[in-house]
Amino acid sequence: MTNIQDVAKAAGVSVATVSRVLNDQSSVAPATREKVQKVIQDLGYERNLLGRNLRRSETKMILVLLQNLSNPFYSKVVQGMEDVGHQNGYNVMVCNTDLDEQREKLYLDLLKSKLVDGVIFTAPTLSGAALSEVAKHYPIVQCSEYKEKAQASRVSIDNVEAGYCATRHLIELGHTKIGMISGKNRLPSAIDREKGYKKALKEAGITFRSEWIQNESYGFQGGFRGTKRLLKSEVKPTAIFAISDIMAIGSMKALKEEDISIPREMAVIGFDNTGISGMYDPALTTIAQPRYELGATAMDLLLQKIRGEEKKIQHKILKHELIIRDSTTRKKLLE
Amino acid sequence: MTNIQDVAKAAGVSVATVSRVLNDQSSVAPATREKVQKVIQDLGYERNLLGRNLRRSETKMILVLLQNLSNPFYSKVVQGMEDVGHQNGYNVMVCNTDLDEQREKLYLDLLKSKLVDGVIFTAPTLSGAALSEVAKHYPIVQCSEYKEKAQASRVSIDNVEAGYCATRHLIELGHTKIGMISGKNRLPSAIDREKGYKKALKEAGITFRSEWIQNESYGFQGGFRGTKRLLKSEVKPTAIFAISDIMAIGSMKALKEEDISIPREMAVIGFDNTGISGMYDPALTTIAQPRYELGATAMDLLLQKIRGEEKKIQHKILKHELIIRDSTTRKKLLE
DNA sequence: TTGTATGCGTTATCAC
DNA sequence: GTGATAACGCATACAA
Repeated sequence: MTNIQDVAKAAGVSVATVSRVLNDQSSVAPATREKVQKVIQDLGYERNLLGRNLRRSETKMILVLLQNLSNPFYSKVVQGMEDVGHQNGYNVMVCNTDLDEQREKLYLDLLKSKLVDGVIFTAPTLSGAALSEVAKHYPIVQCSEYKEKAQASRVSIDNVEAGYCATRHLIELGHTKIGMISGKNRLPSAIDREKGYKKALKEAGITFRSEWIQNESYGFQGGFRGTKRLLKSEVKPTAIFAISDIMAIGSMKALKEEDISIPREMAVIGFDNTGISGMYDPALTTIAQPRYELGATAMDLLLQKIRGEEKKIQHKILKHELIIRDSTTRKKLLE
Repeated sequence: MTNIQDVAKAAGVSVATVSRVLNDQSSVAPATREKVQKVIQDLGYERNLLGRNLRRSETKMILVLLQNLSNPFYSKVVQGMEDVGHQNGYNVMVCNTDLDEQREKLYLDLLKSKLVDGVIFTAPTLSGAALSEVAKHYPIVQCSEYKEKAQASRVSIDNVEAGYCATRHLIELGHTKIGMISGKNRLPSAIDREKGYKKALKEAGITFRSEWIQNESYGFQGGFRGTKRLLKSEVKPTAIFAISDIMAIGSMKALKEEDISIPREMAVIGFDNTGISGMYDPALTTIAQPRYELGATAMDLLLQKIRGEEKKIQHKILKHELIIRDSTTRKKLLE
């Protein structure tokens, strides 16, 4: 493997000069620069970033921790992170944690051992205290999911408000018996959306029944199972609020299996406005999050932290939006 | 930041000894080991991997290049890669290329500059020649998608055979006018599946019509648009083969919009057996790929290459499987 | 504008 | 079993 020394020797200059050419510094005579560049070309030299990283003590790499690659919600979020990262000369790498604390810690070691310059958490399994401890020494940001008590910057929507908004939509359509399919892993977003759901019920004078909330695994199967159980409620709902689109679709699948008409006999609302929501039949009413902006903002906060521009903790709240489609109100019938 | 020297000083030993403790070498007296470990604990020392990586000239990191995070096909593939990687002490990082050659080259620089030990391509945009050149000097493997001419190991299914299998299924159901929604980015898998499709037609004595193949963007919208065009064919198909599940679902959405009954008036078959295929209504007939094994095998090949165990190029072909559901043949009616 | 020399933090090769 | 020391490849302060 040819290194900077070889180049220097071949070009008849010092390694310092080669380094200057490599880093595009101005203080190199045009003739020298050209000569060095030719040698680099001829030798097929590729600079070894391990050396540079050690010397500079930075890697220009950002690690994004996802609970799961297959969650379609995150693709656009990551895109936002990547765009902002790349604009600033950072590479973005994505790793799966599967909500496994052990794995999360393993990846966190990449930060502690200086292999990445910063980490964005999208679904922390570490405790708030543990996160705070990490945040004291290293640049981290929480995106979309977060630990309330973690002393670290974060960006998300207002999940209480969003849960309220979804439930309110159902209530305004005349529903008074409303089920909810939430997450059994108790992520903070799920808990907050439940709060919003209960708030809307209370405000409308509806007495909450615990059988109306089914905690399930994220994904199609969770929505499917939760709905089957909801259908066995003592007081059977006429509407279902699922905390993700794919859970909502699992829910609708279960309803179809029972020959329950959507939305006539059961209205369904999801969350995230992922690609499938407009494609299902019936098209799914859902709450949209500004996914790209969530990612872009998170990366922005992180880079500020890395550069040391911003010391204090920031909490950014972005706006959500209700997207009304056929699964709660059949437009064709109204027209 | 405390380093190995600080630890050595505080423990009253040499850096060599600390390093031995860190790397779990046997030739350290139990008492010394304990003493050093206590100091490490007390000082909260974290070993800086930049130094180690430079010294060892390896990073134990593998880069996986995806065309797109949101493609649900890859989540299980990556899981296979991660599992095998982790078992062997390697971290797996995933990056998006968006089929952008510039970005792919940028990420490839991570390999050339020794920041990662190997790369797995899942959708190469580089030419076969360029890939061959890279493969000469660095460990790379192609997974699922590949360039025919690249002199590099690869693992995939037999896409010609899979395309044949899908089409054959439709023919056996009595269809003679069969449309195909393929990819406009001309990935090799798409081209091969088209070959299989044409082979099946020919074998059945059906004359292929060019209007029957619609090249579209990957994704829901592509399937939707392609189907709308297929419906305007001079000789309108009674069955559609889409090269991905999400294209097939976009296709079914378009059919529903036109009030065309599935599968009675139009049968639809997809590809990949992703989660949504069983959840849609009607449930989608599709070709399943052994996704986890594809990933696991690819990582296995790559690690062999990195270790220098296996010099010659390997082409592994894994088995696909036809999953019959309601979108091609309504079981309820048959029973 | 260029060269010399030092150090980034670690591992590994010698000695002892 | 342990210590001294030389790399690994690069960037940079300082000198020229």
